[in-house]
Amino acid sequence: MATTIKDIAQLAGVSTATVSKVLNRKDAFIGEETRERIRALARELNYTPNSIARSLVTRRSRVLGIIVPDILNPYFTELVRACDDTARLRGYTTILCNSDGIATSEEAHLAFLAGHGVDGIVLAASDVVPNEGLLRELGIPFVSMDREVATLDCLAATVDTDCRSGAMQSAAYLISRGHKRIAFLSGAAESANTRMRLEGFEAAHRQAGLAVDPALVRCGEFQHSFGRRATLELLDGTSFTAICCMSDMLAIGATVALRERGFRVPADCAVMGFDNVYLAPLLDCALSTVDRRIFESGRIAIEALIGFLEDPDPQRTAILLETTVVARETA
Amino acid sequence: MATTIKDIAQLAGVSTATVSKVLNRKDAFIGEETRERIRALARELNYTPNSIARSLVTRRSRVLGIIVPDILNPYFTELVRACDDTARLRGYTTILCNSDGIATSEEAHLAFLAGHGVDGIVLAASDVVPNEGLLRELGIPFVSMDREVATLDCLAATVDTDCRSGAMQSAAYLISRGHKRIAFLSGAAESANTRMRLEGFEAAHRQAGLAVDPALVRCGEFQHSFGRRATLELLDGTSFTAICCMSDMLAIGATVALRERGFRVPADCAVMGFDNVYLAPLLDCALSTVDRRIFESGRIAIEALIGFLEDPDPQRTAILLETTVVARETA
DNA sequence: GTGAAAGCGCTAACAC
DNA sequence: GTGTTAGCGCTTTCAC
Repeated sequence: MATTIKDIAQLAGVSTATVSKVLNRKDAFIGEETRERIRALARELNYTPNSIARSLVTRRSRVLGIIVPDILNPYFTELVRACDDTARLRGYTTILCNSDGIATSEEAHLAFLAGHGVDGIVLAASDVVPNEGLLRELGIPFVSMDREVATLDCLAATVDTDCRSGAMQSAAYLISRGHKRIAFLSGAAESANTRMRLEGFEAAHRQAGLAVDPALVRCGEFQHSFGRRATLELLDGTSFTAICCMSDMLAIGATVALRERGFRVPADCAVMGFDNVYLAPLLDCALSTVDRRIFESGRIAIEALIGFLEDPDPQRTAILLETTVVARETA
Repeated sequence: MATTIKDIAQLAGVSTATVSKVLNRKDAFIGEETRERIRALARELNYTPNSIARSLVTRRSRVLGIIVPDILNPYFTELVRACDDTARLRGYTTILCNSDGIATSEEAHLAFLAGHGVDGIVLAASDVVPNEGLLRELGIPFVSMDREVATLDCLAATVDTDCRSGAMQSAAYLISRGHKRIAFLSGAAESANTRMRLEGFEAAHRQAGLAVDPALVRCGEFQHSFGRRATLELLDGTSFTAICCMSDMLAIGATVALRERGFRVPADCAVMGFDNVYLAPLLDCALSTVDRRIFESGRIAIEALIGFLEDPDPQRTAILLETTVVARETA
C-alpha cells in the first residue's frame, strides 16, 4: 500500500489539508516547523502523490494525447519524440495513438482520450479531415499540425509547414539541376496537403517556363510502399529524369523501385525527398530532401498547447514553418 | 460538462448504483426495461465513463507503461507499436517513456509511472541494469525484455531473444560465405546482452576452427553513430572482410563509414545486421540481418503482462525467442 | 430488482 | 496558521 497524504497527516499530527498545502507549495501561511516536519515525513515515507485522485478533483490530468497515423513512419517517430520530450519538461505526460490514417479510428481515439481526461490533444498531419462535430462536442483544447481544420473554440493553435513553398523549392532545385521531366509523388489527391504541394510543384515549373505532364503526377499515400508501386507504374509508362517526392518514405520506396529496374540514383534518375527524417543522411545514397524542422515543430506544438491550457485567457496561435532544401547525394 | 452517471440516473429515475451496474454489464438482476432505458439514455447523451474516477475506486487504471531507451531507434519503434496495438485490443492504453539508456532517467520514469497508477510496466531492452530495489518497492507487475533482472515477486514475465544463438547464426553465416576476419560491433561491453552475443560469435568461430581477433571486437552502443565511429577506427587499424553487427542501426552506421572510405558493400566488405527492422529491406543495398521477430515479441510481452494482471493466481512466464538469418544483399 | 451509503486520495473553500 | 467540510465520478457492499 503506497503512503497517502493521510498517513503523513497522522504521523505529523496535522490535518490532510495542511499536508496537501505544504506538498503543493501553497504553504505561505504554514509554520516553518510544521512545513519541515511534513516534508521530512514525505521524503522518509517515499510519498508519491496519487495523480488519479488529484486529477479527479482538479479536473486536470497533465496528460496530453497525440494522434498520429503511424509511429512507424520516421517522420512521426521524430515528431512524437519531440512532443514527448517537450511535454515532460513541462511536467506533462503524453499518450500516443496510431490512427493508421483512418477517420473512424481517429474518432475512437479522440473519444478514448476524452474518457481518459487528457487536458489537450495534438492532431498530427494526416490526409483525413478531423471530425469537427466531435472535436467541438468534446471541447478539449487541441493543436492541429498540417491538418484541414475549422477554427473551433478549442483549437489552441495551428502548426503548419509551408508545404506549397517546400514543394516549390524542391522542384525548383531539381529544375536548376537541369531536369525537365520530373515525376511527382504525394499523398491522397483530395487532401489539402497534396493540393498545396502540387500547386508549389506547378508554380516552380511555371516560373521556369516548363509545363507539368499530368502523366507524371501520382497521388496515393505518403508511405514507402506507395512510392515503390507508383514509381514502378511510372517506369512502365513514360520517361523522366527525376522524382520529386512529398515524403522521405515515398523517396525511399521510389529508390527501391528504381534499383529493381536497374536505374542508378542519381545518375539515371534523381530523387528528392521531403521531411528530412534522421534516416535521410544515413542511407547508402544520402537522400536529398526538404527540411521541415520536425523536432522544432513538435516542440512548438506542445508549447502552444500547454501555453493555451495554462493561460487563463488564452490566445490562439498560428505558426507557419518554413522549409529549406538539403542537397545530399540523390539529387 | 460531460454527462455523468448521475445525469443518467436522474433521467432514468433510478439510482447511480443501478446505472453503474447496467453500464458495467453486472446487470444480471436488473429488469429488462430499466436496463434498456439506461442503455438508450447513455447512448443518447453520448456518455463516456470517466476513467479517472473509475480508477480511483477500482485501483486499476488499465494503463501500461513502456520504458524504452529511445523510440527513434527503429527496433523500439516497432516494439512500441506492437505493444500498443496489442494493449489496445485488450482495452489497455500505454504510456511511453524514453530513458535514453540512463539509469536515473529510467528510475524517474518508474516512479512517475507508479504515481500515475499504471497497472503494469514493460521494461524493454537496455544495457542498464534495472533498479531492483525500486522495482520491488513499487511492486508494480512488469515484464523484462532482454534485461538482466532478478526474479522479483512482481516480475510477470521475461521475454528474451536468444541472442547468443542469434550472434552465432550471424557469424556462422558469414563464415560459410568464406569470411575469416570478421569484425564484431555491439553495445556496452559489460552488459549481459553483449557478453552473450560475443560468446555466440566466438562459438561460431570455434566450430569453424577459426580464432577471433580481439582487435576486431568493438563494444559501445547499439546506435548508428557508434557503428560509424567504430568502423572508421577499425578501418584505420586492421583489415577484415565482414562486419557482424549486433543491431541494424550499427550496421547502417558501419555502412556509412565503409562508403566514406570508398569500400563497396558487399563486394569489399560484407555487413550483417541484427533485429531485422522494417527498414532493413528498404535500404539501397538491402541489409542482410538476423530476424528476432520484433512485432511478435512485443505482442507476447503485453499478453504475458495482461495475463498476469488479470489472472487471480498468476504464473510467471519465461519466453525465449529464436532467431533466423535473413540473407539479403549486404552479406 | 433496486437503492442508500460509504469511500477511493486528494483539493479547496471557508471556518476558527 | 491550521482544521473542517464537502465533494470530484464512480463502484460496491448490504439492506430492503
